[in-house]
Amino acid sequence: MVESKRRPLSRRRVLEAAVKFADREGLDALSMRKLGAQLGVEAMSLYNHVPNKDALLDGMVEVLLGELEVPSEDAGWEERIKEAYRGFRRLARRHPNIFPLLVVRPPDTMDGVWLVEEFMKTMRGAGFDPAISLYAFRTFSGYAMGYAMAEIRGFAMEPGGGRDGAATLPAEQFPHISGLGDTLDEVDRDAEFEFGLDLILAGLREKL
Amino acid sequence: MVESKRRPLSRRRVLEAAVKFADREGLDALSMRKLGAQLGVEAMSLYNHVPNKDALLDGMVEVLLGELEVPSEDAGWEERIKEAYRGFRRLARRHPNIFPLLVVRPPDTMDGVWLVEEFMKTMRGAGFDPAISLYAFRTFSGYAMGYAMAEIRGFAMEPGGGRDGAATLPAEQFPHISGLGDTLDEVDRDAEFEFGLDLILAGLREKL
DNA sequence: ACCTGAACACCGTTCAAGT
DNA sequence: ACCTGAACACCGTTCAAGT
Repeated sequence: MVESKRRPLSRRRVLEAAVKFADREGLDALSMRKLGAQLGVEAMSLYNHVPNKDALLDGMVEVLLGELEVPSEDAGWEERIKEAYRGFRRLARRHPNIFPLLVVRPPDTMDGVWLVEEFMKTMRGAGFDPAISLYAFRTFSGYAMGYAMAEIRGFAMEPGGGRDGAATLPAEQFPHISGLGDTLDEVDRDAEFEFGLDLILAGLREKL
Repeated sequence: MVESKRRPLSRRRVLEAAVKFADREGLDALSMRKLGAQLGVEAMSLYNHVPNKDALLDGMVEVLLGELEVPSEDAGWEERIKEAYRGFRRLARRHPNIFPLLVVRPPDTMDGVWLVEEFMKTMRGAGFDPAISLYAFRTFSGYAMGYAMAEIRGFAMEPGGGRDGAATLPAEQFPHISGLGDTLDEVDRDAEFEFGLDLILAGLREKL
């Protein structure tokens, strides 16, 4: 369990260890003391590389954002946008324990700006004006972030998000939910996510 | 500061005090000990009404969900849907400190089910089939949740979400962001949120 | 039935001291 | 320059004891 190679500590190594730890044990379990132990060092040593725990969490967000891929240049604007947000969702699925940090504490570095620039370039290239491009960016980002969180944690207001599935709901009281039948258990998450992207894209196309 | 009227404690009173406390002081500041003090009682007394802190947080989510309004029956399906999600966003703005709980720990009670039933009824009434209605529900919910969170905390990947605004970005490196100019500082949040809703609705209309 | 005091096992963080 | 040990002010939670 304890990091064997005693390479010297560094901010980078601390952050990566923290990500690995939280991936494995969850965010609640992550403490300065345990992270120190993980690295074969006392908790207090971490403060040489990171000012405090808040900064550690910010650093972890930074690491996650660094994993995001920029979609390839040679694809239509719709496909580029989709690819970018598919990558965002993949990130959430790769780091389900940590991804919520990204929602709750947006990056305080400029790391994410490249992605905005890429999005804007794509939108402008497709012929949208700046204001619509910005709105569209935030619509897509809101959707992708909300969907990814819901997928990780279970939709708020989702039947079955609670302890019981929709199957146990009294049909007289909730006729339209009961009417869903098996649809609810057989949802293809990939298709569902694409459905949302396509809906927004369809709306956007009308604005061209 | 300390609750003056010494009405007997109850689960409800504990939860409401917790919501009030977190609204005022933030979620991080909320501890069983301080909440007890707030109610003029030792921390340990709270355990008579709530099994542990996790359950307390779940209860707070419950309280928030209880504040959601069901949109009026007499309105077109599009307007009803919009009204429902406007209410969701209002909730976020009313409880910015607590709303993130709703994202991170979806309700484990059935409280939210009514909203799903209402949504499904509206969609079915408009002529959509069950599967599309469900997808649409999750698209809207994802969008509204993501947008509301972003609005509260600042968009991840948002220029200006960091310490500096887009104004300070080198124009050569980020031409398309810089090209936004003042647009970025003059965003009308209401209009922006409506834009997203309308985009999704437009896409949905095509499926009818 | 509800509240309390003392206690336990944890936290994050500071600081003087070591190398 | 980096790491440590001891200490401080907090946590959540348990439990035996009080009323």
